[in-house]
Amino acid sequence: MLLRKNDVVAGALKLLDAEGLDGLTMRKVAAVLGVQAGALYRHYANKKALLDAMAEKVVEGVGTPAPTGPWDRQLEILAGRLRRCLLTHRDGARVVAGTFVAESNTLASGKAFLDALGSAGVPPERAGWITFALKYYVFGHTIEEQAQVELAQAGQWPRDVTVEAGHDPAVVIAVRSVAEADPAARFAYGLRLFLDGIAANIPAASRTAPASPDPLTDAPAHRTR
Amino acid sequence: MLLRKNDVVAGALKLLDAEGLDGLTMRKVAAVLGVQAGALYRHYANKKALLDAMAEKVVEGVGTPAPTGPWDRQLEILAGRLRRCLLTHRDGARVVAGTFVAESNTLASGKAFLDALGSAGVPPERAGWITFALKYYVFGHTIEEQAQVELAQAGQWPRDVTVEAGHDPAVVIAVRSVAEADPAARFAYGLRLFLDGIAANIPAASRTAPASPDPLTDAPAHRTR
DNA sequence: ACCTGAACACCGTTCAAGT
DNA sequence: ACCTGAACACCGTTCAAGT
Repeated sequence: MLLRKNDVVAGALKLLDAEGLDGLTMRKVAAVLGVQAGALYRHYANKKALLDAMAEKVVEGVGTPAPTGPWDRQLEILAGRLRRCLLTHRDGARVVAGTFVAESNTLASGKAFLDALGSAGVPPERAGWITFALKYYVFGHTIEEQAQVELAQAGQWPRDVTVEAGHDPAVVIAVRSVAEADPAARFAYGLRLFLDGIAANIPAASRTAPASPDPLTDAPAHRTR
Repeated sequence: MLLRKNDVVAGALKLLDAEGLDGLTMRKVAAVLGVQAGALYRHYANKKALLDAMAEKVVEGVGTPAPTGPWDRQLEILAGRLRRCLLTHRDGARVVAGTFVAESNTLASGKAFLDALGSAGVPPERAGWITFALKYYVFGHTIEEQAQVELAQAGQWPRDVTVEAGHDPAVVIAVRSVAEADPAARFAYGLRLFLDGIAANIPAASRTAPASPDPLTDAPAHRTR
């Protein structure tokens, strides 16, 4: 039976869930598909291209349907969707973070973030910066969230931070607060800080009334709430 | 001449600068040191342990000397130092982000972030969350900053986003604004958003007067300086 | 104690040859 | 057009044997 690109990506994601990113080899992907390793190169030029296709598949559904509500609520929804999509597959965050795809799902996701910021009155140049900054946070958080799962499965988590931290109380408490927290709550908390920071740099007018000079471009920032 | 651990790390970092993380192999590290690959395992149990030691070396000097000034200025200094250290070696950000070290330089860096937040009245549990969130941003930004350098050297940057973005104007402008910006300015901008978000959740009192109820926790805030 | 030399069990990728 | 079978040039890691 002939292989299609979709079959290859599906088989690769199945293997990813079973063995993790470090166990994802072209030979094993081929084995999952009942084929020799060389055959994969008829469909993807190399492993990197296959990983790009996997990443594009993983972020399906981040950008659509378009979120509604206030701009910050929209960003919460989008960031939350991105995290959930990354969590759907083992090492999903590492897979997507390691690629720079410009395919439809990835672009739709990016556009949704930009639109939300646009609705807040942020000009496209600054919206680009902010969108990337937001994604750094989402990826960083989710990569670490999944790393803890991997370490826990290997019996290496939680680590004895009390000893490792050199008995410095503040460091011990801080590391423990991260290790023991509900990941969703911690994710929401950090995201909220970021959104508050954006809000502090948006003229209040942009949410309720016509525009005023915009601190995001030139002038000094002023608090809006 | 006998090898010491420091020699191995120094040779590995030299090779990292020459070939990048993907070209960093135990065999090549050994070659740099004029030794056979197996000899390295007398000093580090495996490649991961060597990478941990490299990461620990890279972040030397982030936490010390202790930064001074207002809490947010301290965090700017620390985040800036971390970025500069990561930029010192090719793929430095990827190397450090891929490790979870609990050695002295790494701990000192973490403690400096926690102290800065503590001086703003943030309790250690929340300071831990915030410190991790800040580091996600710094690593995400710097990994991408270095990725652009790598792509540029390979002649694959800047990519033709105009075509790739499917001609959506907002996406094109946003991606271009990121690609063409001064990385240091973009870094400072996103960091400032984050710091403003923290400030928005700290009682104003914590910076000028005695405590008032603290939205960061259930309990009242405590001034620490 | 530290290193060599050689091996083991893998990788990603290529490519003539088959169907 | 798609796949096999075999090869090439590598990996990380181990370990008896040397010094």
